[in-house]
Amino acid sequence: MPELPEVETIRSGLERHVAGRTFSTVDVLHPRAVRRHLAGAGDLSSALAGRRAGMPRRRGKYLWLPVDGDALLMHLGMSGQLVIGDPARPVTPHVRVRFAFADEGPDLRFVDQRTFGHMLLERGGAELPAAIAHIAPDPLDAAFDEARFAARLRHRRTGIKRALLDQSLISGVGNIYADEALWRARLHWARGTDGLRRPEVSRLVGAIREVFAAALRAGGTTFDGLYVHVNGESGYFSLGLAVYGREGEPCPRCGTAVRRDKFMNRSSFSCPKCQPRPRRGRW
DNA sequence: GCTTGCGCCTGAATGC
DNA sequence: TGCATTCAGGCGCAAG
Repeated sequence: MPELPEVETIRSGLERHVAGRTFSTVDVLHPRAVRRHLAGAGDLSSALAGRRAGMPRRRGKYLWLPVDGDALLMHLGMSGQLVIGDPARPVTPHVRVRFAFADEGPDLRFVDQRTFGHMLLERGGAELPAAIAHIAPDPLDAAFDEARFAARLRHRRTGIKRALLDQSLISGVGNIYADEALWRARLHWARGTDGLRRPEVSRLVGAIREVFAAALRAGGTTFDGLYVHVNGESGYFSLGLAVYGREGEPCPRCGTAVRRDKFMNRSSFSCPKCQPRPRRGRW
């Protein structure tokens, strides 16, 4: 699924191919794609027609396109893609929303197999949509404040991985990158947030930044010419993951077999030697 | 206010 | 072979 590095690549693609262009028609092909736009699909379509897209912005895994003072807010969910291409090409089955432009140039399509993604238009939300005001800055954002993050973390009574996945504390980190960052920082996922020392928090934030930077470098997205086409899987594939999905394989640092634990109805991967389990863990 | 668990959804992988 | 079940994931919401 698209994580922060992929979303950032898409944002820059929208900047290049969509910013400054005027919408002509917006077709919502699946109602679930706009389920959070409470006024309905018709309202979203008519509100956008004839209006000009501004410079796309991002917070965590959310993207928004300012439209005058309003915001077209988008989240790609698990399987969402934004594709730009020839408007005459066939509409494939998983296209949920299609945006055509007044210049009759390449159109923008929101493609999403599993429909976890969504979009909505928020009136007056261009600066920071209220719908995502609770989302914290991500560690690549200039607004990210490590001291504040550390202080909030210590006041929590939960495990570190649960906290990393809580977008109101720190944004942009999903299950895969959480495991990779914890491995780099040599922290076990069940470590209690209240027992973390300040240097450990710094190490963790540094590790998250490294993982994001590596994913950006790896080009988790293919992005050529007119096409902004995000393949959710390709990023991880080329990144070379240390622990995620590698149960039983050797830890790249010490060779110990990677362990898999059940966590929040999903999995956590870690190295039993580099990331020792705490005596009193939280999860 | 904070923490935890569920439901949403579909395609791939696995089990019988 | 074919059908049924499980799993993966982020997020909003409701319950504790």
